[in-house]
Amino acid sequence: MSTTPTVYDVAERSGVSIATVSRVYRNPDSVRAETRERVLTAARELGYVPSGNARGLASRSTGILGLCFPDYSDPDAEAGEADDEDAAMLYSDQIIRGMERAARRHGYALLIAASLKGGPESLVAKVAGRVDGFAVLARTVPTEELEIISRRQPVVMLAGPREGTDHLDHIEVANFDGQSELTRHLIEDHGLRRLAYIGSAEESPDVEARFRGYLAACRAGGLEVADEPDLRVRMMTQAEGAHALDALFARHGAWPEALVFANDQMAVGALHALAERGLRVPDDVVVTGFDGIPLSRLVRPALTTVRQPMLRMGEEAVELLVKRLSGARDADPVSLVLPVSVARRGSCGCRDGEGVEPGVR
Amino acid sequence: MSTTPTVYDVAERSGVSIATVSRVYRNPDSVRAETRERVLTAARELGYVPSGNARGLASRSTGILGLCFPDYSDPDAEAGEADDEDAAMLYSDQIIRGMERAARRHGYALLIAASLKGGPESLVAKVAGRVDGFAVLARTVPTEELEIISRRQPVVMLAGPREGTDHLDHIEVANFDGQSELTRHLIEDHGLRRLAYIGSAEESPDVEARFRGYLAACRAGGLEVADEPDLRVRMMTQAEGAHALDALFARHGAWPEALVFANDQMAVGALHALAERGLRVPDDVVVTGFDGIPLSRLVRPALTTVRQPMLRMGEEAVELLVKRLSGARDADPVSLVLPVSVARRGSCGCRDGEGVEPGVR
DNA sequence: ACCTAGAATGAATGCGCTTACAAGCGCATG
DNA sequence: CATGCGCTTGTAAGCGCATTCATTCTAGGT
Repeated sequence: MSTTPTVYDVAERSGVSIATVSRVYRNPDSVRAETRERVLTAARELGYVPSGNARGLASRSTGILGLCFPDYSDPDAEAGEADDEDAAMLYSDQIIRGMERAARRHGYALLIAASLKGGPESLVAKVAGRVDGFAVLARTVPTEELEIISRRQPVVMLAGPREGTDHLDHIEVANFDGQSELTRHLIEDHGLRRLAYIGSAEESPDVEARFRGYLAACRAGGLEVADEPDLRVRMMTQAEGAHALDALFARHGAWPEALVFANDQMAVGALHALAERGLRVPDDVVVTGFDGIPLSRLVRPALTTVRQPMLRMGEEAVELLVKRLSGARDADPVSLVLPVSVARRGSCGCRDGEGVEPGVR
Repeated sequence: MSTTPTVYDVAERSGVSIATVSRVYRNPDSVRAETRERVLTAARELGYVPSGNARGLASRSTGILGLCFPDYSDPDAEAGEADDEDAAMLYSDQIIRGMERAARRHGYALLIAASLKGGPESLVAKVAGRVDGFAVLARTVPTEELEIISRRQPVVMLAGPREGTDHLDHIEVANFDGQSELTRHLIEDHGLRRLAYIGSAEESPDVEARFRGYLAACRAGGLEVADEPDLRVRMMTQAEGAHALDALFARHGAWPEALVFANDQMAVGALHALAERGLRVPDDVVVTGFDGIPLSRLVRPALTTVRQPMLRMGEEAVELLVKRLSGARDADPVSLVLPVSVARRGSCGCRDGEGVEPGVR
């Protein structure tokens, strides 16, 4: 419709200069009460809304924190429009929640952007140019690029350990410990000997660390294992998890006693596929995941997995960013390691339910 | 560290004018390939990242869609830091998911901001000034204010019917139909006669519509009911739901056969509280909710409720915004009504589980 | 009444980019 | 050889606000 009103319009209408209008919003106390009211009234009448862009440009800050993540979504799920009801949260959703919560506390808004087919450049550039600082999930964008950006604004990398000399802040979880503890549980407590690990070690440093944890536990338990996963995958999605079964079977011609997946999504996909084949979990084969997404508790049997404090990761990311933004700009890079915990549930043969559900059981 | 590079720096380094640098990013084809490479190289060497603010200011668009919502979070939940594992999605989380998904498809990023104690003005102003268009959950901000803003940018209101003459786009769900169908189910299929409705009709138009649906079904079933809810609440949180039990009991001195809550959060809170009192659901009392948040299926017994297509609401919101942004700016206001479905689960006495869970049961 | 320290306001500038508009260029046309 | 056209690139004028500095106003102080 009509052109959107600006400070100039408000200034004219209230008979002051644009500087005063600006002050009314930025620093109300520096303007005489009477003048202030006059300005606010004019603004209201005009329907004035300050331009965030102009403000940001002039003041060099936006009051926004960002989050970039890769496209985790399951292609299948995308296809089926009816999955509304089944909408379980993914990894990234939890982090969004955590960041949003913490950002709100600090008066920041949150800008979230997931990469699509479009080159990663465009993604980060888009976000980086619009926020005061941001977090990135591993593998969303090359580290070098982040290095460059982090020279001018805080960047924290989620779920990756520091690689050699990078100057980024990192937040990761105890991948090694978690996976090795879970594996130990399978071996010692359930007496399983023939395990198979499914996941790609190159996928991310996290998955790499998990696999090393698995290896360590296997060896500690006296099992002989190869130096690399029994199966590598590309995507770590449900579809891939289901597909993994075929691949495994084709290769070995028999089922191992336990399928140790590098994340929950794949494990859930496998659960599906096993049910279709008429195989019982955990009786015929044990399945475990990693992450502790809510869906892991919804499936039957509930998935034994390693819970990451995903919400907290998001919160810590924001805390870190805020800290950098308020002073500690070039303090040494931080590398946080958050603890994980093994959730022993039905899919490994432990009793189901953990007492956290409300209501009578 | 050093001052962040700008177009000027890139232009100088690559021996072109700033206009050309700009073109390289905005309209690559209009620049000779050789020149383009030169510019991109210089940009890379300098670590140049275009300023979203400046771009937005100059081009009057941001490539960002926004979402504003009120503070839905449960105070209790906030307090207990250990609820990570229990992190169930709330209403707003689902909408975020939907919007993010759709926004990504259209090449937009999503800015999310929840109101805090800070006046609502600041909230909407902050968002409105930074996005091309945005969605608002009901009751986040007064409608008049939105009216004003919607004169210059698309605004869609989620979960509220159009009020008289407002010019906003609306997306709502079939609140009336859903609640009345659920109520009918309790009366006809389960033979219940003494029901109680808990929820505030002023809370929002949605809740108002739900209550009317409840009334209609009660009357159709030959029950006599008062013209207003048996209990009004302020917050619709879990705490409030638990508290509602006391209030109800204090007032009537006895339990009704069924507690019909206006949303899931309260119903879950009630489930907790009933368990603490040693009352069995559904044997001693039936409980129902509304929304169909994932948590509703996690509790024991699973909650009978009315499922809203929350994910889809978010998606539709984005579609509407995008449509407005690409042409149909002053088409007539749209008012979408999305269908709901009743989920009959354990808390009303129907068998639990609905066949949607993967894996063997 | 006169002077002065503050407080309140205005004028002017720049933030980094987009985008008409114009200018320069090589080349086919008449 | 003058003309005109398409393709590239440069020039310059903002976009709407924050902020510095200068200016005016106000309230004490003497």
